Amino acid sequence: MTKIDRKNQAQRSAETQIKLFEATLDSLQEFGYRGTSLSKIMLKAGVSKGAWSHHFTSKSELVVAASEYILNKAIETTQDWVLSLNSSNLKLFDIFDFIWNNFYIGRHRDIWLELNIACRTDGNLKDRLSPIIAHFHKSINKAWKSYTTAKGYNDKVSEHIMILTINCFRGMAIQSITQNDHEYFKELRMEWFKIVSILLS
Amino acid sequence: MTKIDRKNQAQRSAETQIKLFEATLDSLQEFGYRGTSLSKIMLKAGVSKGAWSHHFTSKSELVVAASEYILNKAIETTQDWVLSLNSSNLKLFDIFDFIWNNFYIGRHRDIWLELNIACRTDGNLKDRLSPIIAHFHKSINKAWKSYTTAKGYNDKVSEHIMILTINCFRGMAIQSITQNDHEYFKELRMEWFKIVSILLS
DNA sequence: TAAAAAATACCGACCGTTGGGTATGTAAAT
DNA sequence: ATTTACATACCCAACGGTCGGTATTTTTTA
Repeated sequence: MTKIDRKNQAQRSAETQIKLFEATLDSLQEFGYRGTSLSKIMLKAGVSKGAWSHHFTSKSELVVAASEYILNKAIETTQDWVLSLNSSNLKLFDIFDFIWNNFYIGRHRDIWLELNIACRTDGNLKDRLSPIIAHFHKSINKAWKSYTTAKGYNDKVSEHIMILTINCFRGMAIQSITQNDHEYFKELRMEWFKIVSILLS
Repeated sequence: MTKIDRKNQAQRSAETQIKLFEATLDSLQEFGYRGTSLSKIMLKAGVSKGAWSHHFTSKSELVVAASEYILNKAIETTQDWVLSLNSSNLKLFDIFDFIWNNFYIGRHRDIWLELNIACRTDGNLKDRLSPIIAHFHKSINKAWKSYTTAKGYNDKVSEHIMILTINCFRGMAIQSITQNDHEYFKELRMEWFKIVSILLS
């Protein structure tokens, strides 16, 4: 009856590693960077400690790998979006919404904040993640540029606007922790949108 | 020779509590929120565990008290500054610099970030600190208003600008963790300053 | 091609350390 | 004499990490 699903070693490895990555990321979201322990990850992943030690040399190796995993997925998401969009009828607010909805709320926001703040007190993490975080920002910047060049906006001005926009979003992401008011932040983004419209016109 | 400095109980209590507060804040800066342990605090403070348990019922009580301590000092700093300034010849950039230099770099930035992010995964901390954090923001807002009203700017527009400014600063504070480029952020603040000047004129 | 050997994937008990918190006793002020 | 302030030794749970052993897949070989 029950089909024995034989898997080769590569599949087995990949599957348990993905399980460990997702469990680690869930734990980062639920308990924070320092609150994340191996036992909690093992429990979430439904995987034994032996499996972990077989694939990773230490806890921090797993956390770094899981972080790279989610950041690279974010970069892909952005790149796919850039490729799929039809620049001609794209609205400025759509870009803002894409960035906000994908990276500055929910799971991605939570994990992104945890990792960034953890970098301050964890030199190893910082060394490993800084390049990927930079890469992530570049991919967003690229998405923005594909818009502004299509519209023929001033390059330097629009780049500053992009950077300031991201910083505003980051700031709102932090504030939304202690002040979780969805509508308020939507209004704030609208106000920012109005200002940018004026500046670009 | 050596004068025995007799102290009353109130003085003794106050002194060790301040010692514990400062050590806790130093530890928050050095090791982060979750990386802060009682043993590290005791070591930094040069105080025994018995002294801690005499004054505080738990670790989190000490951390909350120390957080209230630094946030209240920040509120005072702002209020003192508002009282001392001569609105008539105050420059817009001075306000930005005051806010940035006092709260979004160095020790205050580090501790402020740690506490805000910790609030997400620590319900008790969040409940205790949210009102004080809100109070802190109000005190900054008040400083801003005392400027804009003196200059006769539009109330609603200038309030939005203030909020966006703070959010930008917050975002820059996070980014400066993984990208510690002092000059870059100064330029960015200058760009923002230019934009605000246009908007307020 | 089937059995044997080797390599890979995984399990769970164990170890030393550090965590927050407590309990008992001493020093100092009132 | 009594309350307040502080010190130290101790407790147990959780931590990251290790280790000897088992299950599964892959390679070798007869």
